[in-house]
Amino acid sequence: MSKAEKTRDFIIQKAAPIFNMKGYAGTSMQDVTEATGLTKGSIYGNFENKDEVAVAVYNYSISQLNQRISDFLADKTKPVDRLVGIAEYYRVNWKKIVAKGGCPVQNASVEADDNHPVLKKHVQQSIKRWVRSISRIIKEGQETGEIKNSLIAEEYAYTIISLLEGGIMLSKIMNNQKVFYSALDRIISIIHEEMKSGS
Amino acid sequence: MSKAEKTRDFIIQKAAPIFNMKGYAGTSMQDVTEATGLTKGSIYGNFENKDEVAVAVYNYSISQLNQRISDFLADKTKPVDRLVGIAEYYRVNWKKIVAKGGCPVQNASVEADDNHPVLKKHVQQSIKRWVRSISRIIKEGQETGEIKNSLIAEEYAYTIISLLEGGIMLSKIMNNQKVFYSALDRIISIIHEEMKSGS
DNA sequence: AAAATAATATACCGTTCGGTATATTATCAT
DNA sequence: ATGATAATATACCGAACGGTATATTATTTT
Repeated sequence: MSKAEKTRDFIIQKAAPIFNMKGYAGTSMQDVTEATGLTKGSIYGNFENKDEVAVAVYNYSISQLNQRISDFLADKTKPVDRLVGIAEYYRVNWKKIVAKGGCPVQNASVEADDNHPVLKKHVQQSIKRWVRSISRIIKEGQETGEIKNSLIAEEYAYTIISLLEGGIMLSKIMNNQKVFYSALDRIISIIHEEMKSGS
Repeated sequence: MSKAEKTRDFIIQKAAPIFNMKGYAGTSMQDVTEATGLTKGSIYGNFENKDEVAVAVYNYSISQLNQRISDFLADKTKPVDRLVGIAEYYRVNWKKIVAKGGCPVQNASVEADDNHPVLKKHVQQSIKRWVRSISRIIKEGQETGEIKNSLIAEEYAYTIISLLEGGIMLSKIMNNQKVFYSALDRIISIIHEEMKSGS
């Protein structure tokens, strides 16, 4: 790992929470220099422009999130437990998520949608992967007979994410943990009362 | 209505879709002058600063949305029909909502949360009013016996809004109407299969 | 250790930002 | 119609913006 690669990673790590809190348009390159203690020359020696920083930061934030969830689910093998585990991850980490500016998918999604086609593509890809990973768990459960065969995996994946994201948005702006927990309870009840075989 | 008041309203109307699409930080005062055909002198003669424009624009967007939903529900009297009607309003207007940059509550919420305390206050108020109006319909249904007495009105109001907002976010970024309709179907099934008395 | 190269700092560019003082024009009361 | 006043246009401010050319410093290769 060369010096520049290390610096690049360092910049991404320091810039990530800033972009997530202040948004793309709201974050200046000076914000990045101040957060890293580096100079513009150094930043622009490692990134072409602000866009490239934003995209790198987004992908980093997503990979971090994936890693954390993956770790949280590591000891859970049964599909239903893994699905419930996703909700539980968010329950345990609500405070941290709020403190870091909320869900990066949501933040980037809302801002990039009409404004930043490049970032938008990355957001779309990350959501596709997210949907696929949840769908895979559901399909696995269907194969083992744990989950009803009749239901469409992708549809349920989207519903779970909708509840997560809507819940994060509302609970964050209202500073109300209960609202989020209620959304999580809804997800879990969908899993237990609707998805599980024989329910 | 004085000339200035008319101009002020005109500015708000022209600026509203811009702020909703590009966000607060992403919208410049020059954007506003270009959209209105007016000059900076005129804008700043009617508004103290950019913040005041943003807040006025947000409140205008919300009042517009409230009016439209209220009109849509005008012929519906029964609480259950009114609740379902909210979802149906969004179903009918999905395309328009997307074309206008999505839900102003969501856009302002995500951006203002960590950055603009003044706008944040207004977003919070508008959500409170939204929750209250849905809760009132639920409570009315509980009084008439149409809706189960056991359920907590406010909790269900938040769940409905979570599904709406999460669905808007996902369907907009993925350019996928089905995802949103699926969220709306979920809302309606909660009303019919879970909230309605005797279900 | 010295030379070559890679990485970072310095100092600056033109542009756009939010905002304002003032001149000009339109409106309104008399 | 005219004088007073309200509203809009013009022209500009300093600061912050994204970005860059170049000098300086680390690092690496020999």
